[in-house]
Amino acid sequence: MISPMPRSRATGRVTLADVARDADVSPITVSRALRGERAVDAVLVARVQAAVSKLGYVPDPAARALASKRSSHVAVLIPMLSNALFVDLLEAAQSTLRAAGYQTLMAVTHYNASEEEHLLREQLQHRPAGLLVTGLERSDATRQLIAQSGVPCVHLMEASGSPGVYSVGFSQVDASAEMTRHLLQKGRKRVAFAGAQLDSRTLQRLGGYRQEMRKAKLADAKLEWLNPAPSSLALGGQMFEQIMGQQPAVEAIFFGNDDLAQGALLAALRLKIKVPQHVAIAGFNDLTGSDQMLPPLTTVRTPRSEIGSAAAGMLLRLMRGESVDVPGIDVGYQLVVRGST
Amino acid sequence: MISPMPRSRATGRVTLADVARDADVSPITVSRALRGERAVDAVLVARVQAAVSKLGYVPDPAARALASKRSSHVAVLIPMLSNALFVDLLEAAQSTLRAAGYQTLMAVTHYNASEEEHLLREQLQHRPAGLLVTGLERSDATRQLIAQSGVPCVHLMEASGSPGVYSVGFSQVDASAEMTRHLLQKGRKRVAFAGAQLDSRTLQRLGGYRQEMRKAKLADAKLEWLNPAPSSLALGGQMFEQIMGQQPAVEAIFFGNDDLAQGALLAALRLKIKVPQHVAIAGFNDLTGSDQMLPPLTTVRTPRSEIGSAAAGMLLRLMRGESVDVPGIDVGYQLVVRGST
DNA sequence: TTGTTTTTGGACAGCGCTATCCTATGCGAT
DNA sequence: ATCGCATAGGATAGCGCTGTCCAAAAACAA
Repeated sequence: MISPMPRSRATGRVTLADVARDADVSPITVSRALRGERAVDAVLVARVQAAVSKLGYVPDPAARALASKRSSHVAVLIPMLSNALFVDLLEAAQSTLRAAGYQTLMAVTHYNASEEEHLLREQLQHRPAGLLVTGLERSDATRQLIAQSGVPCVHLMEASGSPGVYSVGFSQVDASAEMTRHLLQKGRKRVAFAGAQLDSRTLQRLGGYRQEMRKAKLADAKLEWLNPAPSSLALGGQMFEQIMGQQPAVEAIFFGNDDLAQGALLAALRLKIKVPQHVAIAGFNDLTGSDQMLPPLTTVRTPRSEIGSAAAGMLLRLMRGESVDVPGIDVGYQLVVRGST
Repeated sequence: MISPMPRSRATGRVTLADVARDADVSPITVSRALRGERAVDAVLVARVQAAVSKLGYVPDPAARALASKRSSHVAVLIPMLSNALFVDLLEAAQSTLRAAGYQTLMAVTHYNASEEEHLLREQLQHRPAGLLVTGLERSDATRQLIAQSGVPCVHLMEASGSPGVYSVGFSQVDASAEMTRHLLQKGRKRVAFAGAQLDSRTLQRLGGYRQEMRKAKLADAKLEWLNPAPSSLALGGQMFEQIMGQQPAVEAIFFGNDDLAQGALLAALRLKIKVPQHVAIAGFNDLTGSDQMLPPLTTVRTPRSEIGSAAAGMLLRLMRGESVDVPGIDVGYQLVVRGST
């Protein structure tokens, strides 16, 4: 019995050659027709496409990568999965990339510059077609690795000024400044800032806060509370207790991330400290649950999903070699005022 | 000028052949020495390893995949990233796999059987070396795809009984039954169960609850509250209000996931319903923040990270063709009694 | 007509690795 | 010695695709 469909001998997998035979063209023509590389006669393209769907042909990514020295992988470097922020980013980017036929290779840097460099080196050995990294701050070695690799790269979460640097995000400084102004406008004078993790974004938020406090002539180093430990509900509670213990006159606390602020709100309930009457509390990022708190948390909504998909979209253009007119997309942010202030 | 290190002409990449030349053996010997395939003389292995580190050789995964018809990728299918449970699973599995030289390809099924099938089909085209899937329940088509592909597969989060099915998890039914017994032992008679998402694990938890309620002769269909919407803090609050409105005599509510229970605790604060005095509340999974709630949430701690790494470890053995003596690992669970009951 | 440029199909030669077969050597059993 | 039989190195031939060059045809200009 003769097989009704031509198959490559060994594997049973349908190959380019099978399609070529069926469409009565050369393999290279099939390759070109499928990739849209160079011009191929419309009639031949149609024949090829018919053969492809008839045989159920699927290109082999490994063969493709070997021959072209470019894989269909995109490496995504994010600092941490325990922060919902990055999970949202990852999911949005991943779904956009997948729709375009790219596979996402996720790597977690744990906010560690040398781990980032190591992971990047590892990922680059797989010849990724593109790179998505979080933030703009990284070691010189890492920066150089990216540049030398020639792999298109888009930076997430921050709006870049530098030319030649592609980024999608918003101004952490502006957002933080706006929140600080909001607290000041509510008549609070002793406004504290509490940040954890102390990554570059948290420090920028601190910068925005400082800027407004100085403008209002209310700046005071004793109002800045910084803790390098990872951001978490428990830490937020701890920091809140500490601040209220050492600075009982504080009128508002601006937390650098919502999980800290949520922890603070729970601690306030525990300590029977009235929010916002006694002290106003604000967060950043509008994470899940912030609207459910008691009182609901005032925060800055940051469009993570939008950033993820926009960055993936920009990367797709870069990977295709298309030009990107605006290298830095600013997606903005939104002050969300709720009961806690 | 002559390059001090032999390199393959075109790419500048150090290849197997370069290593072979340097170590004065044939390429195939290098390949075997590096993979530990077949026996290679210890002296040659040493020479090869010296050459590898001298030249900084890194195998090309694409070439490897093409020649061997097996990639270094592991596909991980999880239902949703918005549930911290799966993020923990993913991170643990990913770090174990990465350490062994495998890349993780994550795919999100959104609890949708046909999406799962589609994603799996897509992933299998990349010839993954292994497969990690969540739960045991899936469509026949998906099950068949897995079986036919011949790709080793480990199931996460549930302890399997079936032979030939590899899994790492625990008994959802037992854990749920134990929590129900705990609530009954606290003297509560009208114990409600509230579940969302209604995936297979939630339904098993419902099963465990029912079993104990029947044993105690307290079963009552009106005490079961099921909502197919995704689990979230907001939904938990809603369900709590609904239950308290329609069943004011309820003495305890066992929520199928911690985020629901957390939302319920917040709603109770809002409604000034005393927990646990008026109604006891329990959750499942011991997610972040459950210990921070007011009162702290009684829940079942499920060892997600342990499941992720154990499953990855088992998969590694399967991918290497080693035997796995115990196909189903039960990592257990732990009842965590806190203030809410 | 001739010459020049553009367009489009195909032949060919790998990309860097491994599966498969083959050969040489060493060892114990007959 | 002679025959296996196990052990270990190597030659060869691809895996399935694409980059590069070449040639034929078509389009255009002089």
